[in-house]
Order: sequence, then structure tokens, then C-alpha cells
Amino acid sequence: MPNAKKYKKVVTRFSPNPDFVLHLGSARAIILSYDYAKKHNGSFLLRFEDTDSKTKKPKLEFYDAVREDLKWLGCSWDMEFIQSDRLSTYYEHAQELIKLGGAYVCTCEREVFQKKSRAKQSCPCRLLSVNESLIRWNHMLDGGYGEGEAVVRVKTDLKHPNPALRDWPALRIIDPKKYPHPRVGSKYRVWPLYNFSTGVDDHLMGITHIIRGKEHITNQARQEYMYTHFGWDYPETIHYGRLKITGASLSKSEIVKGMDSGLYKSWDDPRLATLAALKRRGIMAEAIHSLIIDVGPKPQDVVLAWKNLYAYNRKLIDPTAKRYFFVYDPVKLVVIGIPHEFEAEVPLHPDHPKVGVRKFEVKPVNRAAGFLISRDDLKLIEDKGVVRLMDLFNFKVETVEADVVQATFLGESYEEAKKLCAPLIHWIPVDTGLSCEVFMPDASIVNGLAEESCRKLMPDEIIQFQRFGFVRVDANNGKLAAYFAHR
RNA sequence: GCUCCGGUAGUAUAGUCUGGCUAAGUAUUCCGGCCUUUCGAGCCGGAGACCCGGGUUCGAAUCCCGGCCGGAGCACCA
Repeated sequence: MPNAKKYKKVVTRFSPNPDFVLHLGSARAIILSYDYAKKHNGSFLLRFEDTDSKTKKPKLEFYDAVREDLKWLGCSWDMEFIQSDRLSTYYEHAQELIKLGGAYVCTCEREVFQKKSRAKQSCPCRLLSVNESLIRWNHMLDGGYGEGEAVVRVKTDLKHPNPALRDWPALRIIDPKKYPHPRVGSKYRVWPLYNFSTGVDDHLMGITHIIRGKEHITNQARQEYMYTHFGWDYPETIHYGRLKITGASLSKSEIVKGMDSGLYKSWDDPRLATLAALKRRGIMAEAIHSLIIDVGPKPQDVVLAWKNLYAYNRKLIDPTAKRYFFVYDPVKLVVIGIPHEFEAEVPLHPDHPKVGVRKFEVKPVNRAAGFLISRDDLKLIEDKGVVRLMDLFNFKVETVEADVVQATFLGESYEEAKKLCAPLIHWIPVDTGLSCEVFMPDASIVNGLAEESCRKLMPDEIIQFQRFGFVRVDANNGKLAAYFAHR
């Protein structure tokens, strides 16, 4: 953290446009900003940057979605601002800046201005007196100009090598009838552009450290001209690179496209790396937190592997996730020669016996009993010949057909199974089980039966289906719906 | 095209500013072994990297130059 000691109190902010949901990339800005503020006993602000009702139109639903994601991440904010409530503040500062000679109202057509700017020449509007500029400014406010007819420009250096920095636009007119704002409707016609509102707000709100993506590096250079006009000091900045995760798009336009085309049904589709999707899959906020902190704020781009995130998450959930049997794509297993009834007790967590057990009753009829096992295990069974049902007994395979395996009881001893190198498989008694579908990360669905004791699972619980993977319970009413997290 | 920025193992990261203390540390992944009534966890071991080429220097991942590759910006978007 650069120069943290220079400031009485560190203040950081997260400033999203509420036109989209938050994703793993957003988490970088949020967590770094939040953590740095808290580490220095400072405060963390949330500021909605909703000043464009035309091309990046905010949507009401996203204000709350952002708040919820932030809370979920554990990054509570000390103050909240919404830029569409602050238009009068921007107007005051625009007027002041014009008075200071640091800005002017430009009525040139865009192409005309660009041509002049590229030639490093001043446009005629720049040469107007402060008074004339102020008259034009009032004209913007009172409706004398239509959309696109006038813009406030901040004076910079016309000879700056980067043409993007030359006299950048600060406020423009949006037709309030055509493009009403979702919060304030058609009340305002003059709206600040990003660099103006952000620059003014960062100063007014006492932001000391800005942590944001490197796409804002040139914006800093732009804003510094304005800060100089006002006589303000620019905050410390950290610009980090893009964060990507293999296989999942974090690009807004691509995700929106997928939503529009119906490819994704919702913002928390398991294929997406939105915070909502990760949450639904049972990725803990703390896992994302550790990951982001470890990745840090370097300017390099980062392409994460999912396994990396999973490793953080597994460390968190493995100690507490209860274990259950889930037989996917079930196949019947009939075992004959069973000498007596069994009541199997299977620990809910192998490393923590105190958590308790689940019980299974096996009552053979004519010394025979039926079970359901996963089709995946068929090959294993055929290959090995001798297999153990976990925490129950060993059997010898007689025949393996497409939908049923015939077998003979071999013994109860676990030691014997070990000696015979018998593989251990999970199972449930036939005619029991809770219908269950697991939503996989690729949006496919695995159907099967979860053991009876899963009936009492509550939504949001993160459990492990043994030999299958960790899942988060999404819904459980007569039928279990779960989202796959990872192995 | 112009203006910037960056390139350490499969992935991520430490070290780079202030050259030697590091025959490059850590996490994860992968492989092998141990343990374990899960293909989970744990334990032990192993494999694996400084983009390339010059230069400065007694000595360079660290400094300089060139190349290559990647990224960002060049909106009356944020």
C-alpha cells in the first residue's frame, strides 16, 4: 500500500456501474479495496456510478444485487453514495471549473473537434471568455442545446503525445425523454462523464487510495489535469491487470449475449464466474477472499485455473462437509447368501466421529437383498470380482449385465476386503433413496438417488457425496437439487 | 497506427525498486509412496520456471538496449 502513513485515515471505494452483476473480476477491486482500508483502520465506500442512461444504462435490479454480493463477500461498506443523487454537486463543480478557466463549453461537432485535436490545435470554443463559457453552460442546463450539441471540456495539454488526453469531455447532454434514468427519471438533461464525476467524487469523499483495473491508467492522467485546475491532490493509485479464469467468460458483453440468446438461464448459471454463480455452487466467500489476496494487485494479467480456486475452497469445506452416498445413474445389485440382517452405521465425517453417523437397514429376504450402485462402478466391479460395500460387507461378483449385477455374499470383515484388495464402493438399499439431480459446472445434470438421510438437508448446506464430490444443496422438497462445486 | 504497461514451473505467487545472503522460496497441480472403510482429507518424497539476444559488472531473474510475445488505452462508456 503506497504511502498509507501519509494520510490520517485511509479511505478506499468500490464504484460499480449498476448495469451488470458482479463477477470474479469485480471481486478483485472489492476485496483489495476493502482489505487495504480495514488493514489501516480506514473506511470503505460503495459508490454507484450510474451517470449514463444511454449506452451503459443502469438497471434497478443491479443496485441490490451488488449490495447483496458485497455482503456475501463480507465486505461491508461504511458509506454509500449514488451518483445520480449528486447532480447538483457536479453542476457546482463544473461551473467553478469554468470560472477557474479550467473548462469550456464546446459546441463543435465531434468530428470537427477530433480533427483539430489530432492536429494539436485549439477549437474556437476553447478561446471564448469565461463569461461566454458560463452563458453557454447555463444554456446547456436550461435546454438551449439538444443532445450532442454541447459538451463541457476540461482544458489539458493540446500537445500531449496521447491524443486521448487532449481536452477531454466532462459533461454532456442526454435527451431525458428518450433516455430516462431508472432512478431519477427525466429530471436531468446534463450528465457528467466518468472522469468528471469520479474525479470530483474521489476528492470530495476523501478517497486516499484508488485500486482499479489498468484500463483506468489514462483516466488518471486525464483527471490529474482537473485536479491541478482545482488545486487538489490526486489520491494514490494501484492499477491491477485483468483477472480471468480458464473457460469462463468474465466479459460483460459475452455474458449478456449468452443471456439474450437463452444460452444462460440466469446470472448464476454454473458456467459463469459471476459471484452469484460461485455462491450457488458452494464456493465460499472466504475462498475467493484468500485467492484474491494471494493473487495481489499486480499489473500483469492473470489467468486462473479453476483447480486453484477449488483448492482454496476445499480447504475450507472439507473439515465440515458431511458425507453422504449419492448413487448416480443407478444400477441394481442383487446379493445372495446374506446370513443375517444388517444395520450399517456410516460416519458423517471420517475425520470427526463426533459428528455422528447415518444408519442403513438391510433386511434380506430368503438370504437375498437388493442394492443400488452407480453405473460408473460397473467396470470396476467386473474387473475386480471382489468388492466391498462401504461399511457393510464384501461380495463376490457372479454376473454383470447392463442393468443388474448378481453377486454372492463373501463376508463382513473389512480386513479381509483389504487383504483381497477389494475396492470400496458406495451404495443404497434398493427401494430407498431420495431422487436427486446435481447441476454440473458445464450445466449438464446428473440424475440419481441420494441416501434417505439426505431428506433432512437444508438449502445452502455444503456436503460431500462420497466418491463424487462436494455439492451445495440448492433445494430439497421431495426432490433434492444440488450444485456441484468440485471434487 | 499512436500512447502506455507487462513477461518467474501446468496455474498463481515471492524475489526485481536498493545486482551477490536464493545453484530462485511458497501454494496448488501432476507423479510415486504411506495412511485412511470416499476417487476427499492428512503425511513423506519427486518432477517442474527466471521470453530471446546482446551489453554493463568480479557477479544479473534483478540494471541498460534490441527483438519476440501478451495486455490496456486512443468514446459526448464506465
